[in-house]
Amino acid sequence: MRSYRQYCGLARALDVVGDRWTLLIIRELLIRGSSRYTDLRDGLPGIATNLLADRLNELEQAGLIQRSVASAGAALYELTPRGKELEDVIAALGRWAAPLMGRRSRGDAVRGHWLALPVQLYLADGAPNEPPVTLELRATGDSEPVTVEAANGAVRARPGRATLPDLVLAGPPEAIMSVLMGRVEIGAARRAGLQATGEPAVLQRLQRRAPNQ
Amino acid sequence: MRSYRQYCGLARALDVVGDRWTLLIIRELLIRGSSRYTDLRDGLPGIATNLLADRLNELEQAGLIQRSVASAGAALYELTPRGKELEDVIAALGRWAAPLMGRRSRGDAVRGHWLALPVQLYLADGAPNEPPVTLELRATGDSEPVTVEAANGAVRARPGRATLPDLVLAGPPEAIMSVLMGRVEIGAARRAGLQATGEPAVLQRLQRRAPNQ
DNA sequence: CCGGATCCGGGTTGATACTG
DNA sequence: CAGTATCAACCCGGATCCGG
Repeated sequence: MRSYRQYCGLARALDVVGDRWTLLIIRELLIRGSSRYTDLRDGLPGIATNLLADRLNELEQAGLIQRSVASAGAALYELTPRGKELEDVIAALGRWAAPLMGRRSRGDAVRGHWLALPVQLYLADGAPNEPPVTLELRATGDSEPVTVEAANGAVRARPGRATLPDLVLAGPPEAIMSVLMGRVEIGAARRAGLQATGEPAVLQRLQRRAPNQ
Repeated sequence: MRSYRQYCGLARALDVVGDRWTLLIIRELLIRGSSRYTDLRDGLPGIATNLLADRLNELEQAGLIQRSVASAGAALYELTPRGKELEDVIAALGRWAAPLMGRRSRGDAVRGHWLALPVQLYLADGAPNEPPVTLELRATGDSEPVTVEAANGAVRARPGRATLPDLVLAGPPEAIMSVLMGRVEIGAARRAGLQATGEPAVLQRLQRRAPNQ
């Protein structure tokens, strides 16, 4: 991207991350941790492969990602500490977007692991002294679930299956999203196609007191 | 901009504000409040006039800005409440950009009122019970200063001249920036070309306890 | 002068094909 | 698997023009 050539923090930030696709690449690396080229491409439906390669080079130049070589010779990409600091930016954008997440337009791509983003925004461990609990989220149309673990006051979300989850939420991603954000009760969400198997009380523990939107 | 067509909050947000220049236009409206077309163009050096017109239309469509007509028949643009909510996003980007604000490259445009952004990020009223104080910032190369007022625990920054400021900081914008961010003492900044006239203690009151960067 | 609209050249993006 | 190469379509920047 051409630089804005303005001595202003916002303009400087956008010179680095304002390009199309750039912040979405950071999103992928934040959620998945270190990733291979093909993983990134799968998590960024619609991106052209040459653009992904270009952006990865630019991000490496800018010091936001690091390229390493796995044992099998496959290239691996992961965020540097400086790149991880963009988490606050992405969180702010994600929070601002909450009112835009009502209904899913047909044709919109879905990836289960994207649910890790709202999890970090809207969930917290409300009972730090209780034993850990595990929640699994399964978006319809995606084979890869997200596992949410609450323990010692912290909530972590990661792509992948849980072993012995206390609660599993499966259904359309917008229904899962509504429940996570606290806009809908879990009972009402069943009518929107949500299936909940396990211990529903897990949700009470995880939901923040002040519901968002 | 083409939609990313992803059911993900970040992608939805970028569908609306991810276009080139869009967030910088929001910056202008946040700092200046309601603005005329020409004011916006002056505050966005480098923008093509047709792009500004296009973006203003898109932003109005998206419900982020509102067009009104002033008494003299001049068009006025201002943020809607929804548009103002982007302040958190811009703050996050501005904070992330702090390490990028070291030196000014030659050719970089400067506008004095852009200093209002770091003011909001790095200053606070540390003495709510004292009488109000006023600080004026004058960036070299720009005729329009910024006025900072601290009163009752709140700090406001607005473009324009102050009446009877308690302290005036004038000099290269990067020197003013360094002092605001707490990276440099006001004495050391004099060597970088900063002129301080008035009551330096004003700065102690305004600087946050934990210095940024 | 204000508030744009129009036109054009060049750079960026997107889709697909191809390669080590 | 991990990208390059190619090319058309679109977007951006700069200049010009135009009605109040």
